[in-house]
Amino acid sequence: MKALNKSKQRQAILDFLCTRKDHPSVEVIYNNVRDVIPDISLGTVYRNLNLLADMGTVKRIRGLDSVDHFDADIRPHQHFMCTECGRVEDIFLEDPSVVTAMEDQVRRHHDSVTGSDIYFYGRCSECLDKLPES
Amino acid sequence: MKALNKSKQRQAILDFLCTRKDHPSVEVIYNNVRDVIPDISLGTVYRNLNLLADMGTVKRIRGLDSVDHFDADIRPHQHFMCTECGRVEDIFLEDPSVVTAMEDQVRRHHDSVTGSDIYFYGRCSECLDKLPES
DNA sequence: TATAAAATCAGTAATTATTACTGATTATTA
DNA sequence: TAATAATCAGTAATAATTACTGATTTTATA
Repeated sequence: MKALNKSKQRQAILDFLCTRKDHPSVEVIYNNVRDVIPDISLGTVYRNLNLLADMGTVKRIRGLDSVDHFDADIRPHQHFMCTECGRVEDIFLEDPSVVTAMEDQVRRHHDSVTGSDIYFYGRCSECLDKLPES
Repeated sequence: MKALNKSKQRQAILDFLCTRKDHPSVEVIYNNVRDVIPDISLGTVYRNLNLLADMGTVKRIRGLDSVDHFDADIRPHQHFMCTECGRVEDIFLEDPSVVTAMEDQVRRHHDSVTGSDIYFYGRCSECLDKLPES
């Protein structure tokens, strides 16, 4: 897989994504990048996000809402998803060795284990405030 | 959330799902259930899978192919996804305590952690045979 | 059992998310 | 600078999913 050429559209998408920690959807990315490049098309946003994800420059996250979300932070980390509002937050485990230990466990039965994704579920603090009970 | 009434369509969907360990998609479920109930509609399959998933009777899995897959096995377990062919296999960790240990780590920063999903990625044995190198 | 109320259905239309296609433009290479 | 390749905007098409409607079935109750 060879490197991509430069394009201001792709750069603008990546620049925007780097400013966000909340794993925006394609729709959100599209709307925001249009502030910079008003005539960018939705197809271009999709195509470039897919290219960037294929290259490993960004990470695709499939949330609870069945639309793709993207993250420019590709350091190994996990995610917390609010089952109430769908918000996705980053989790950096204090002791990440448990993850590699798990992968090693799995590797005993599957020759090839190249990585893992871990999603934690619960209610985010904001939703807990809104609905203390139930 | 109250219990569902009985319906032969819903039962047929659930019966079929219980026979499968490969986390079929809605499309696959639909085609197979039609062997039993030829005039069942795709909308009914969707609606019932969503109802069953909401009740916790089945588990929804979002794979690499962005279509929903379903699993009638709701025991806590993990999944292995082949990055080559998309196949989803069950993983039962020999030492599942690492999962609860991780959840406890997360619970220090998020008051409410109700569960987690773990996906391992790699190539399944079948795809490894096909493409030993690369 | 008969009947009324509620749940569920099939069929289909509509919506939403995503991908594919086309000819024009832009970037890279030599 | 000219040739080649990559990328673009715009749009059409596809695929997945949900919503709606009036008919049917199931459940609860008398």
